[in-house]
Amino acid sequence: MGTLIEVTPRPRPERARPARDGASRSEAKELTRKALVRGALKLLSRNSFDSISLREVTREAGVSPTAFYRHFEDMEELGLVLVEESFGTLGDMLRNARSDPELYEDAVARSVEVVVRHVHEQTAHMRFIARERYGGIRRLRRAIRRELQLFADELAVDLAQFPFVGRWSTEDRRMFAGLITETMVHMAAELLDMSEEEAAVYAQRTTQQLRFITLAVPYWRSGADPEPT
Amino acid sequence: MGTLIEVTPRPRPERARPARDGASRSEAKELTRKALVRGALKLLSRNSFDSISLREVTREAGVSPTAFYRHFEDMEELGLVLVEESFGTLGDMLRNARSDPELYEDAVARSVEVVVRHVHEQTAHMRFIARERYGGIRRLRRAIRRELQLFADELAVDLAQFPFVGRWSTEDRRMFAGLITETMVHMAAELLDMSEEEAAVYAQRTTQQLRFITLAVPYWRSGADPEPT
DNA sequence: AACTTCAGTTGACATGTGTTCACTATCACA
DNA sequence: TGTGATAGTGAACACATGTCAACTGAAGTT
Repeated sequence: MGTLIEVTPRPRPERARPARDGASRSEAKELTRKALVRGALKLLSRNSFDSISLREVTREAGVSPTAFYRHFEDMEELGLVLVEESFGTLGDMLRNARSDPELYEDAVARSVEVVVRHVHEQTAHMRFIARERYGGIRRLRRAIRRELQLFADELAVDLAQFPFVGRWSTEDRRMFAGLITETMVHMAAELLDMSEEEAAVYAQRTTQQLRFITLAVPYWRSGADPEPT
Repeated sequence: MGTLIEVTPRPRPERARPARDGASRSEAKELTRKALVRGALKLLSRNSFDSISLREVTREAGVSPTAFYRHFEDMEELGLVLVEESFGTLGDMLRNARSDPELYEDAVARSVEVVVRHVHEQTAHMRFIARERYGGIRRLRRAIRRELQLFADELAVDLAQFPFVGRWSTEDRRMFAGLITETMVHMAAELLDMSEEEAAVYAQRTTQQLRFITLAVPYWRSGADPEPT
């Protein structure tokens, strides 16, 4: 037990570098990229995007701060990736819903159910979108608005197959689709802070609201017609 | 001009302390308190609440960082004051709107007009609410939700005076009022990022959506009735 | 086997943060 | 007139941040 104990051996530094055994270079890179994105997402369930730091994200991902720059220019770039990813899973969900066997005769109840389930399964993504939709970063807001617009427009097209709506103008269909989309998005956002039971009640209420809206369909006459006669 | 030039005279330190001439102690205090709130509000038009710092706020208010603690325990406390203030001006606006001579025969167009004007006049407050409604601070979210709930409930009561609605259950009226409130709030939030012309178009669209909704009123039969017969 | 590429590292920097502390000058009251 | 309360100050703290520069070592290429 004298001087100079174990200078050279050094048991093992064992870098924080995650296990990348048997992974090619680019696969390994993709792995830590994913870790960064997932780390950010985790932090985002407690804080809003412009209050989380680059260093926090890298810490969460188990990687040194400077490694971040190998994957993203900016935190903003990471944010845009998250928007894309969030709407990706949402899109998948909707596509599945459409190809599902129609378990309910009621399209409204079915759609609400799909959104509710999605909020349960992709809570972090949905929270991110709800937060940043009107959040502090311009480009994120724009990106989110754009994606929601796409959904609404797609819905507007689909609505044409319903009675009466088929004969409406495109503009009227968009107006209608916008109303439905917003009601859904609003429900999703509200669900995020609710307990299981509260959520069930709220979903029920939203279903009623949507049913209510549909009652108006047969009676709508476009106001876009400028003729006052 | 040798050594020791003007040691004692010292033209004037002239502290950053704002002009408080002829103001009583408590009036002066109230003044800097207001400066802090206004400073925060200004910063909040660019960033979300949990990304602005105490020091930024005091800098904006022209006051030293430590002065903050003479007025608020916390940044969170400041945030809650802002929520209160925001809904205060909104409430005033709505009350005025109700006592206004009815310039339009159409209640829907009138209401939309009122909200649009309010967004113009109180942009900062509205932006704050839109941001923090689903933002990173729990207590702010709760406070905002509570205030919106109050508005919706108040509206639910008022709606009883309309044909048909008077005979609905309270629950149905709330469902209806919630739909209207959310459509309005959503419009307000969207207007914030728009140009003058875009805003006009969007307001027009929202008016149509609300008109659409009202078409359903005569045909609504409550689903709250659990009897399937 | 030697060479290049590059995802990751450490260390350092200038700057910003919330909060504590001891202080000062004025208002308000005795 | 003197005395206490208090809204404000500045300096200092321990720590966190984004980013730069120089490096290391394994994977891929020749």
